[in-house]
Amino acid sequence: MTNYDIAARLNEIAALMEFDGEPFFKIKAYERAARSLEDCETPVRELIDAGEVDELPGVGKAIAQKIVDIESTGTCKYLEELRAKFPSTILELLRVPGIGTKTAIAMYQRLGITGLDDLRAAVEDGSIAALPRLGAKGVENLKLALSRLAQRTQRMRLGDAWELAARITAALEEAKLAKNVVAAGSLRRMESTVGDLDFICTSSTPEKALDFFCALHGVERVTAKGDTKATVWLHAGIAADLRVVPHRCFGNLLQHFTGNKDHNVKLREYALRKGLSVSEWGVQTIETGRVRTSATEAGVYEMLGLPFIPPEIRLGLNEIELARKHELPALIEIGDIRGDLHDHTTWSDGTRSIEQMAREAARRGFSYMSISDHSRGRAVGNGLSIERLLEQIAEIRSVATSYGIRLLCSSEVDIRADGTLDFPDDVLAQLDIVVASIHSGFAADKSKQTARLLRAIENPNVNIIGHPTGVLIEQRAGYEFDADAVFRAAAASGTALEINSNPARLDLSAALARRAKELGCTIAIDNDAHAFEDFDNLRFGVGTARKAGLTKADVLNARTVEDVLAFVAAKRARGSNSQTREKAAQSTELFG
DNA sequence: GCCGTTTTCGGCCCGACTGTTTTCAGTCG
Repeated sequence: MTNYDIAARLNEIAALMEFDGEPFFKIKAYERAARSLEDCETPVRELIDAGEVDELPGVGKAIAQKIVDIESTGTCKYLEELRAKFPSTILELLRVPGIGTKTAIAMYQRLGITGLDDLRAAVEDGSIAALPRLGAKGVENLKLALSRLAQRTQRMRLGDAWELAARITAALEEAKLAKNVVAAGSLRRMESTVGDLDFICTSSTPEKALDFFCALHGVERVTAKGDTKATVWLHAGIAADLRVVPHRCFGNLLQHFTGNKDHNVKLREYALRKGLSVSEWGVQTIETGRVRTSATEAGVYEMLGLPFIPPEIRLGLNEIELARKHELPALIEIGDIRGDLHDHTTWSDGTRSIEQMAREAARRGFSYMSISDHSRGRAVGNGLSIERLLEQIAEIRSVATSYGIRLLCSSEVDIRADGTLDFPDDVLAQLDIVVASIHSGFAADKSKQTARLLRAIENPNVNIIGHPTGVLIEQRAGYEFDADAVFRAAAASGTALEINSNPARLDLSAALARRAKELGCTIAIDNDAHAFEDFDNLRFGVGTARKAGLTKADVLNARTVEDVLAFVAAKRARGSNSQTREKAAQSTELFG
């Protein structure tokens, strides 16, 4: 079982415990353990084998034993006991916004509602009105929530959310009713998908700002509206919050609404141990009752004796501990990126010529870029034959520094099903740098896919593995492979792994990139640009890298072009020792 | 059930908004 599967079982235990009336904090312990498992990149099986399960934060002896049982059998005694007490569909009720455990229990006990079907029927025939504390308005909200559940939309990709948020921010600022409008929440933390948009602002006329927000073009329905906060549902299929505060506590609010939840909980627990109580309104010294506010977020952390913690790594992992010890990594910044190592042109499926892409990249401040069009196996992407590739190499060499930028010859070469590459080694060896990617054969099983990637990595001419997992966010799961084995091989061989900045990919994910760094890998943050506007995606790639805790030193294209070429040369030199004969035999076969 | 830069016991983040109440429980983030 995956960590995620096991976490799901722990969450099920927690939910059923609530129905069963177990003590609040006992339930919270199971939820916390589940989150801890979701955050853990090491497969639980390995932790079990090493006897380290109870070293996970929030996991003690009792929960550790249940994790061991669930890992091996898919369930545990306690979970089965709880399941036996309630209808199997009872937890469905909690998926309806507005229904929590208390309401669900009342529905079950008083009306015999055991799941969503029963609930729909009870709303339909009006029998739901017999529920205490449920009036006409409540029934109306239930109906709406149920209909929305049926057409439930997925989470929104970071790139789409970014554009939507930018439009709303601009509208609020243009209306001059609010200042300091910032999109906080998961967007600011650069999560690959966001569940809602959280705007905050300061205003001398909060009521007018909230009215304006609720009447924005694009608002389908106002869900909640008070003196300082409003929630709306947008036609785009996502909820948006606006929170207004006085300028003096803007920093407190921004910190609060940037989250994530685990980070805030841990920060507040940490503060309590220092006798301080943190909320969005300020930091209170408990003994004296004195509340201090801050207009800046850094000021809030300073009050707690901590350096500023960048939003991307506010994950509730170990960042507060690192901050306390002044050991936070100096995260990579957009300005650190010197070049781009994965871009396309009209030679394959790009929309611009080599010259156009080069001038645009130069305009954006890159000092080098590699032209990495598709290889011949990608007929759909107008992949290059060997002849066309050689022709392209000649053209690039002739204009190598003519457009205000150093151009490198490259290819995004297909990794075939057996792990061999779409171009022979002697052709690849003529390139300055090579990206190798999987574009087909996603269904192969885990061991085959792992072997496929390992074979590509072992090739001395492969320098970067492009979009290593093949995931398309909210659309397609990536192929399965043994990430640790692949990362270890990449680190050992001097092969970089890509963070693809396209918001549909963001591949590697932050969690996997974090693991790759732990195992010693070098990362390339690539635009994979097919058009000018794709260069804007770099913010998402860098955001993902920051989320993974990467520094400048971890990133290949934060280095000078000389150092990038040295990275390539080092692998080729290692490979030539072991593979000289094989290569010689190959070229004889092809050209001899 | 878990945990400790005061603690192996006594805590466990904090506040806004809704709907239904005559002062608050429930839900959400």
